[in-house]
Amino acid sequence: MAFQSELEVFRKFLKNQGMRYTPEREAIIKEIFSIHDHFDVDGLYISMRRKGLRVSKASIYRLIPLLIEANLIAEVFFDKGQTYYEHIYGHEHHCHLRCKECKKIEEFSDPRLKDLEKELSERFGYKILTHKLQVIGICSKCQAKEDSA
Amino acid sequence: MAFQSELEVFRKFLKNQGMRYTPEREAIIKEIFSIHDHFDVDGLYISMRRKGLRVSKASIYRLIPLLIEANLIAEVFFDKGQTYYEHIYGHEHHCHLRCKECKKIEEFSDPRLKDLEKELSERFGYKILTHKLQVIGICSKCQAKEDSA
DNA sequence: AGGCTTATTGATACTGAGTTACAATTTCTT
DNA sequence: AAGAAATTGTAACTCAGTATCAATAAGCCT
Ligand SMILES: [Zn+2]
Ligand SMILES: [Zn+2]
Ligand SMILES: [Zn+2]
Ligand SMILES: [Zn+2]
Repeated sequence: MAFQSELEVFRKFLKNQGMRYTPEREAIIKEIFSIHDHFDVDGLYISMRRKGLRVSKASIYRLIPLLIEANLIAEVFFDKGQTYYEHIYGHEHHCHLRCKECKKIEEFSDPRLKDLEKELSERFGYKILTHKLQVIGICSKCQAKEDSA
Repeated sequence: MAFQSELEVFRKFLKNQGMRYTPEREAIIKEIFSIHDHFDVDGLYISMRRKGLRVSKASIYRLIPLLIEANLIAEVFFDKGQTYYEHIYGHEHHCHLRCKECKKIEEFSDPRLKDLEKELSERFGYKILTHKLQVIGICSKCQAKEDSA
């Protein structure tokens, strides 16, 4: 099966659900898939406005659950009232190492988590869908700052 | 060193910080440590009211960051606008397997996560503080429901 | 024990993310 | 081209969490 673009995948998803493909949805998806980083609704809205793309925040809020349902994006973490997302379509699954002080993020993946998923599935009888591992620490720069303080 | 109760630990923490030990704080902590499960602010508040313990929600909200700072409790997850916490003082660190449908939670721990922490520490130069692993799946009961649907 | 300083409390007002209601508009099917 | 139904933007709303502030109380010092 040939690789399908995010837009194609989403069009099919919408059709399946009896939902409609609109210019607003297209604009938001294009914007999301042009940002190759973690993003939040407010940042997305602001960057769209700056480009003259006028969609309401309500439409963004309404679209996000659909993109999650369609496995195009996923929630990565929630910090201080902000929910952050990232693309997952076409990306290897990965986890996040975050600096508690400066909020810097490192991404990593580890095959042991797949093994663990398998074991949990057998042990508890769950069908495993995904996992989210956040490791929290202090980066080298922030450690240096702390030591000199 | 002998085992110290949560209250003792917290009294020392407060003293260290030049803060005061009040009946309200004591009541909240006792309530929290009598609940051996994940809890949220609203549930805590309601169960205290039912027992005739009158403290304001503001005091609960103000206390929680202190208990986290003192390593007595930790945030476990955030779901649909609710933040859930659990005791960590005197408990082994563990992670959570959650059913997406019915929200049931299984706890588990795995020594491989400690190894992973160590490797990440070396690879990225971080001082690792903790990790939070959430595995999301569908429990056997909910799988059965889905199949028959 | 009494007095003083300063932290804490509860009430209330506020903030900000996310949701909802609804009339106007647009998509999609036939 | 017409009509049913979904989607849009606006504005009102919800609700967790925070900030303000006057009244109160903890802890320290004598
Ligand atoms: Zn840092
Ligand atoms: Zn990421
Ligand atoms: Zn279930
Ligand atoms: Zn737990």
